Amino acid sequence: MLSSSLLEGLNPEQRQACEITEGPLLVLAGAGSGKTRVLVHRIAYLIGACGIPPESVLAVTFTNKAAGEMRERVEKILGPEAGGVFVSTFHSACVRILRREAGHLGLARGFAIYDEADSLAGVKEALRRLGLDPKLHEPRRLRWRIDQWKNAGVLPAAAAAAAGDLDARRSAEVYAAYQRVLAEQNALDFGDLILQTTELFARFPEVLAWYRRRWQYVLVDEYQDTNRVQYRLVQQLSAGHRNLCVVGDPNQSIYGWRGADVRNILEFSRDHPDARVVALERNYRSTKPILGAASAVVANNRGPQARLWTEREDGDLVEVYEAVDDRDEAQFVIRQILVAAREDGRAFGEFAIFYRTNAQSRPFEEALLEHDVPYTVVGGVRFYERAEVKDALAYLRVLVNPADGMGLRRILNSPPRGIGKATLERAEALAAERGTTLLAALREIAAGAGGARSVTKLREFLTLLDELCDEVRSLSPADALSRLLDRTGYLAHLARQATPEAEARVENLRELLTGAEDFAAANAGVGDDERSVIELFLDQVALVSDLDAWTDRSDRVSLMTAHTAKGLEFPVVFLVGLEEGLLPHAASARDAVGVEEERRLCYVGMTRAMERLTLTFASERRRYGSRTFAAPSRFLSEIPDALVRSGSVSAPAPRRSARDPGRSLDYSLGHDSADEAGSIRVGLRVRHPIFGEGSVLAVRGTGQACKLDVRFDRVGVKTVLLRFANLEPV
DNA sequence: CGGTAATTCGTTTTT
DNA sequence: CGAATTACCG
Repeated sequence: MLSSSLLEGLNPEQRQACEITEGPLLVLAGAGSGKTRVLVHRIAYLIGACGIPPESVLAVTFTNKAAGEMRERVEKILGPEAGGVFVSTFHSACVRILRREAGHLGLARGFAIYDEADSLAGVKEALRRLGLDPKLHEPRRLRWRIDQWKNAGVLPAAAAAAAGDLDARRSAEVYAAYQRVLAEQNALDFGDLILQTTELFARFPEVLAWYRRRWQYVLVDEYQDTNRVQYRLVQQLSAGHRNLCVVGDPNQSIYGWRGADVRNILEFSRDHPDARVVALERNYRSTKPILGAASAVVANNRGPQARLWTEREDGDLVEVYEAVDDRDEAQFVIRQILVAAREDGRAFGEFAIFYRTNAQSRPFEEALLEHDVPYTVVGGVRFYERAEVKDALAYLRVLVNPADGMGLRRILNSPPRGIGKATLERAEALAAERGTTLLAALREIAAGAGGARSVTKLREFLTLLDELCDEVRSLSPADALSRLLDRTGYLAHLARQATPEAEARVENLRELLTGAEDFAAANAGVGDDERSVIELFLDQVALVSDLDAWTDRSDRVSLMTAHTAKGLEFPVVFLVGLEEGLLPHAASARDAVGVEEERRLCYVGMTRAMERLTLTFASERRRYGSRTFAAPSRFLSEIPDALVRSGSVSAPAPRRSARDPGRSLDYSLGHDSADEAGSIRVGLRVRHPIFGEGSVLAVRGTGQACKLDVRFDRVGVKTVLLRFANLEPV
């Protein structure tokens, strides 16, 4: 294939980022500058033009969605030849490596991957063993601390060595005990996936050498979000050949709280003195006002700023809406959506609502439901974290890895089968005493004499487990799940309840089965002889996020946090809740570093917008039951006035109707008093002499041209000219 | 032991 | 305010 055709359509900088194939390369890719495009074309160029075998290329991303997209787009250019490229997330890549090399680390191949809940339970178990009171030593805090250590690449011994005060020493002890718990249960938590891989490479150079030889070209996406262990991993893999290309944008570093270290990207050139640097500064996504507003906000952070430019001259000003409260905020946004859908013929899929915290989605969901607008919430309570889904998967987990204590705990008595707390505690004590797994302890109790009810029940459970193990092993994930839900009586138990909640759970399990079927279909033949399809399925569910399942749907409004929105784009964006304490969030706004990250988050949210950006804030908000009041976010005042239109807050007073001044609308209704004659708020109830009563959906234009969209109770939505309509307030 | 009632609890963002 | 743990009774 001709190299020129592979790089066709790229601008000079993008092209450069593809053509510098050898040695370290830093690509500073501003928002909307075609970063993915560069990564895709670079891979295609390496293979198609330079003759690099696809198997020699490793591309690492943070989300499965990004990995999938990249793989797909490379294949589109190169065809099936591209199949050999290894495109993966950090976590999936490490799982692949660890499964293969498990023996080196003393792990069994079927090790479990513990999620946050399992990990928290592990911390509690560690506390129990150390005789520490969980009331005094908050498990959540400790878990977080351990996670930070792992993100920083610190093992228990190092944590203990560096511990200054008593609290740190104790935390390090818990860390060590927690690691022992994981080891006994043949499990790794999320942080371990990366950390243990770097340990593997550090301790077994010959293993590292193999991977280095295999991956001669390494690409890393979203490099500004890498933490120290990920940095170390990337260094290990690329240290030999040094063909390392990292792509990122310091302005979009928003995961510092999770251990990401923006220095990784800022100091790339220091780490690699011979590194080449390419800056992509042309934005292809947003109009000038949007890009200008976003850039102005982020310019308040210290440090040098990349300057982005766009040729999209035209475009609406950024709109700012002051809502009375969170309900009003939601109503405003939904009405704006309805108007734009109708007036501009936009599909619902063109709209996105971004917020700081997941809890903010509720009023929007209510308003969307009220107006029959289809929507999807991305994130929040994740599907695979629902109790019933976790239960079902826990059965599979235990069948695959009998040492999985957390999984076993989950299923031991769900559905309820007469094995309660007492039996569990007895088994746990026995397991600790003998140094065996929980399952082995349970077996020992069951083998013992005595016909106590609980022991009989336990025997029944263990028999069931053994039978299931035989029956299910060779089945597909979906068949296996279906069989065990039936055989364990799990479904029957739910059906017996006959409540709406139970019904919803059954529905979720059905969805899980569908997901399992899809997985098997998509991975037909992939199940190698080493690992069953069930095991591969379990890996996948442990590593997918909600975003990965989100597909571009043209018919639904998308709701998500600004964090989740990174990497996406929408024609019309609403960034809501721009209040002090929320964005910037109070928990992050203590120090300058925290505020700067919040500011970048705001920047990320704003730069997702292609054509229209609306920012909203509410002066009053219901939060955990009670009212809270907040000032507008400082970020709002950082946007130049010239780029803002706040017209939707209030409509400037039109001429009073000379004919009937008294009966026409009193413009002082509404909440603001400072400017002009007052306002007509969206949501206001009005009466029209002919159409009757209705509520204002939207206010467009000003002065003589001010038009209202009103949904009349009797005749539906009409657009009226305020000047002529003779509206009365109701 | 199981289920329900009462109370406590915390509330940022998540691969 | 809602989830999630705990208390208590059948």
